[in-house]
Amino acid sequence: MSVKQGILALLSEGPMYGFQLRAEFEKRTGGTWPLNVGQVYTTLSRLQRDGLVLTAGEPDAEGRIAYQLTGSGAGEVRNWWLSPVDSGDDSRDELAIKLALAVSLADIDIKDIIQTQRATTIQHLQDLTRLKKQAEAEGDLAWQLVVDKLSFTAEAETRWLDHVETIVSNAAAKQAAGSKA
Amino acid sequence: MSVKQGILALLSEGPMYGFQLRAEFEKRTGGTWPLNVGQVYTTLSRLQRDGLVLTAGEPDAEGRIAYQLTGSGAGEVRNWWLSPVDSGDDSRDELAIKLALAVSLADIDIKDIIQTQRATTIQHLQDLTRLKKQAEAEGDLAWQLVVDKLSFTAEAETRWLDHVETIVSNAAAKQAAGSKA
DNA sequence: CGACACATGTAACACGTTACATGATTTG
DNA sequence: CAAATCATGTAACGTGTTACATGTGTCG
Repeated sequence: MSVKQGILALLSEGPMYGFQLRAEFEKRTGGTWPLNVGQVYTTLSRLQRDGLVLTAGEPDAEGRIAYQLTGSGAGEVRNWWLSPVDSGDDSRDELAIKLALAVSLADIDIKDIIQTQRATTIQHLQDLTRLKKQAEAEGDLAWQLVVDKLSFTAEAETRWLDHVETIVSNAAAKQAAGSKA
Repeated sequence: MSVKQGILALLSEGPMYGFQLRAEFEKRTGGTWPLNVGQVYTTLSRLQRDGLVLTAGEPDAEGRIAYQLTGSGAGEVRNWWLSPVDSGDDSRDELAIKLALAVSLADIDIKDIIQTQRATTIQHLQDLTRLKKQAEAEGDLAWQLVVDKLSFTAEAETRWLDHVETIVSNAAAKQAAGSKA
């Protein structure tokens, strides 16, 4: 969804061609998520099929083909800006599912999983901290925002992992007490 | 990815048939993400195609068809438990992209977007708090973990939104001062 | 010349997801 | 009997993603 919407949003500034769209998308989102050029073209052709964009005239002297929004395309963009992103009903959270399943399976060592996961997440967090400094030094606002979002999320993830560890320990203790009684 | 892995994980406890897999998946992940039965079958057939599962004998008297893990299937499961989920290089974060693009576009009112988004996220957070109580009351550990994860994430999101608001204001102020000087 | 960046595009695949078709069994 | 639940499955679509083919222009 984000690539599609991103391309539409960029085109709302004026016609652009494929390579340009990739460059702008990457630059304006801090380059955190590299975008395969091929995907720009697949996405553009799907958008054209759906009547959201169309080619803006003939290819120029260098063979570039500019695309522009149609009326419905512009509507889509307007709508995207107006409506909130519902991160919640988004896709399934793999880590949550993994640990939820883990607690339901007998032969799985949850503490191990949590430990491994925490190490990865903390490593990730440190990498992000480094990137954040770089983004600030370069004054790249977009990049900074993206990195901060990822940091906040990673932080929340580590806190959740600690939380899960506590809860699971308590549950185990309670169960032990129960079986004793 | 999570549905696929989830089904494999469930099958590591023993053979199961489609309906059962759906029921177990939903129960053990707190029922937060309803799973269309059709998807279980599509996923199973893809897993069978890839040699990760196979049918365990003939359909029983009620017409149920049990599936079980193959060797590679079991390997996949083992691997899933051993390797951490890399939430970071996961999919693109739509909200981050949206706001990163928003700051780069002239005719977009970022404060408006943030306000709308915050309202939605906070609403979401309140719904989760209600669910959390319910999960605790019912003693459903899995559900509780999932809800907590979503809460932590939503909380981080609101904090990030505040953060973005501050940063953007500062950047705007700095720019104004710059143009004055 | 040869390497590299620019530029467009297609084919193919993965995963998620839903709508639909089909039939058996249970239950009000 | 009619409706609901259990149960299996297929067809089709949406988005993301990559690998590949192809050609132009530039620069050391």
